[in-house]
Amino acid sequence: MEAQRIILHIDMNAFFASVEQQANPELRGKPIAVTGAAKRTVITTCSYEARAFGVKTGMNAWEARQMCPQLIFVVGNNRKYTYTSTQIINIMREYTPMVEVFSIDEAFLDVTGSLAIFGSPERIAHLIKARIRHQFGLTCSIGIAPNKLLAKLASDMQKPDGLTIIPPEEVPAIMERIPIRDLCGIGAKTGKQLSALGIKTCGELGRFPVEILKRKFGVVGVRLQQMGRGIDDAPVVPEEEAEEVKTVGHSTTLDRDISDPGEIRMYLLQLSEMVGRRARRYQVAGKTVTVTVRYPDFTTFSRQESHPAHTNNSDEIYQAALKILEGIELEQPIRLLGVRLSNLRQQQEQLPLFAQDRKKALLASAMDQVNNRFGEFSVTFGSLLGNEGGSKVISPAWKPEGLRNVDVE
DNA sequence: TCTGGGGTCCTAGGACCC
DNA sequence: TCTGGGGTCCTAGGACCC
Repeated sequence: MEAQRIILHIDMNAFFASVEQQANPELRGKPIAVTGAAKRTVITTCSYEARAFGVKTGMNAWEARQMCPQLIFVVGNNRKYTYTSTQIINIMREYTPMVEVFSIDEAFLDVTGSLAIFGSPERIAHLIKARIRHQFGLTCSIGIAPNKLLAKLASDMQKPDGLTIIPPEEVPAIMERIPIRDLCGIGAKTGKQLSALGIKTCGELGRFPVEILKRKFGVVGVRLQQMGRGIDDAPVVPEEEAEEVKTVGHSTTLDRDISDPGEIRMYLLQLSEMVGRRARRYQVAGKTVTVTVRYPDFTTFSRQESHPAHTNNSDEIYQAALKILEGIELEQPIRLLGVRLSNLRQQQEQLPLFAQDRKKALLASAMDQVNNRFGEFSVTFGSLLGNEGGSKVISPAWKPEGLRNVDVE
């Protein structure tokens, strides 16, 4: 029998928008939307005041303005968000070393071992909430449950500024009424397939014959049934135990669709340079280069090529990407272009001593973690062109609500 | 003044080797 | 002397997450 764990999921409320409202009092209490700087951008986060008008993450500016004419648009500033995120994670680490940073505004904490010091999990949650509120003026929603799946479910139940507990003994009763789509891991497609089987709630999913689920979903079928029952054995993985990054890539939706080969090559060069720079910073090198293309009609595809030798040299990445691109017979102008490096390995063997130091540094601060994962998106795209370019904004929550594309079946 | 960008994991078919 | 079969790598695409 496995020991009972106590997991917290902490989800910052409207994170980017709230940070902006804190930084600028004039924005407080008003409907605001954080977007990227590029021409073709979408809303990455909006304030609760904006949500009241129906404004949602993923909408383009035009759509959002239709719903809320007085909406205030703010171009996102990633440095600000990663800085705040880093400090918030450091607060969490004062209550347990078992902190898994799930995204820039979400984290899982395993507080099982912290209860002897801090008391109940509710107390830990209240302490963290109070710290975040006092230091940053920000609110968060916290879920407390026996595993990550349920903790995440719980944190979603009350927003903003919520605290929801799912005690182990209440799991079956709660799962009975939860819609399957509320679970992290069941998206639009899987949800649709499950409802076609007559499954709407987690309770129904948990009772469904596993053989049928296996036949339809493969290995995932077994996992789905467990999810329906609220079972999840996945551990909270702190940074120092996390696996190395597996791919490094950049892509960009261009300000306008382009066909000119010279112009396409120029963007490909920029993207290759950005990928190479980041791979070198991570001290990884890859064997496989992937080029992604999106046409104006949103048809998206990729072509990849592997090489015998690993590289993180920008020019070699570019040459590989160019060769792939030249093998593609373009049928339309290009809307989006992407370059990705995969099949990575650590490029430079680090001395054990140095590795130890690095480990210590990682434990001491969350800075590396947040920066490594989210901190470099402020790279100015277009630097090689000499224009100011639009910096990319990381999305804390990209959940397209209304599917605009009609499924052709 | 239509629809971003960063990832992970899984599948399925084919090449190739033993 | 009649199509074995496992393992690994590669490619392309898709689902899902933030």
